[in-house]
Amino acid sequence: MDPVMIFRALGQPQRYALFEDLLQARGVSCCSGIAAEESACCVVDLTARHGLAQSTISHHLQVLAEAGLISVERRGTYRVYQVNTAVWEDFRQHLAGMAVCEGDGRIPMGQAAAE
Amino acid sequence: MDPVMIFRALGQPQRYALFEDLLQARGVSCCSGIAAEESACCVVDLTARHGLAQSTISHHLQVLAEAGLISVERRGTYRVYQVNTAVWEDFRQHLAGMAVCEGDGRIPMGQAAAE
DNA sequence: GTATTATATCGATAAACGTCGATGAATTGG
DNA sequence: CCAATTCATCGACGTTTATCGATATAATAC
Repeated sequence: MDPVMIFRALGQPQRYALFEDLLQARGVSCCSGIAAEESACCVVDLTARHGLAQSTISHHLQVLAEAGLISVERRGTYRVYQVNTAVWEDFRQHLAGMAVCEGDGRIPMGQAAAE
Repeated sequence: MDPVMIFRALGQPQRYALFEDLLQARGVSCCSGIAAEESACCVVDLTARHGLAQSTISHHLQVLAEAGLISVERRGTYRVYQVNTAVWEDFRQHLAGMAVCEGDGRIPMGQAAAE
């Protein structure tokens, strides 16, 4: 899990939109191999919804996949893309640990000016 | 607070390092105008610690500032950079709301295969 | 005032990126 | 085996980016 790669992958409007789409993609796929309960898409879905060439969609998906954010799976002629929830969770956990160190002008917790 | 701009700003190794540095910069500044309890840096600090030209540091700081992640303040000849904790908090809060929609193959909470 | 220091801004350059159309590979259906 | 479909990959193009050195601006110190 490389945080910088994840930041980079989502730091591009179209890729961010693709990722958001995959998060909310329950029951919207045209692909017969994807169940209605799944939040997943094939490339045809994403190409139809985002105004980009199919090759561009594929490229962005690859960047998201290289960052570990999504996974791919073959089903017949389709390829099913899904958010990799484990990595996404790890990433958010990592961010939770990124905070301003104590002592930045405020009183550290639990020792209010006692000294 | 534009999430994509924040992702983009942190999706570059040197900028990510600068931001991390600013988070952990308590008591490390060479700048006399920065108190030891502050987590803040002037450009001289950052230029000394990261192997980049001063102009490059300034440029990266501007990108971080445009994303809202850091704020600048003049103190004498120095310029004091600090993490904007409100924006950073907002951003992490925003991410907390980005989750896979329910129904992605798992049983929704609290109705385990009943029905 | 001049000199010094800190930092922003400018101009240039090489590398990376986003996008497309065209082509190729893999699967399914006749 | 042939046709159709899905999708990745390739090659090209223009744009953006990361970086630097040089210069400009602004505050302080003398």
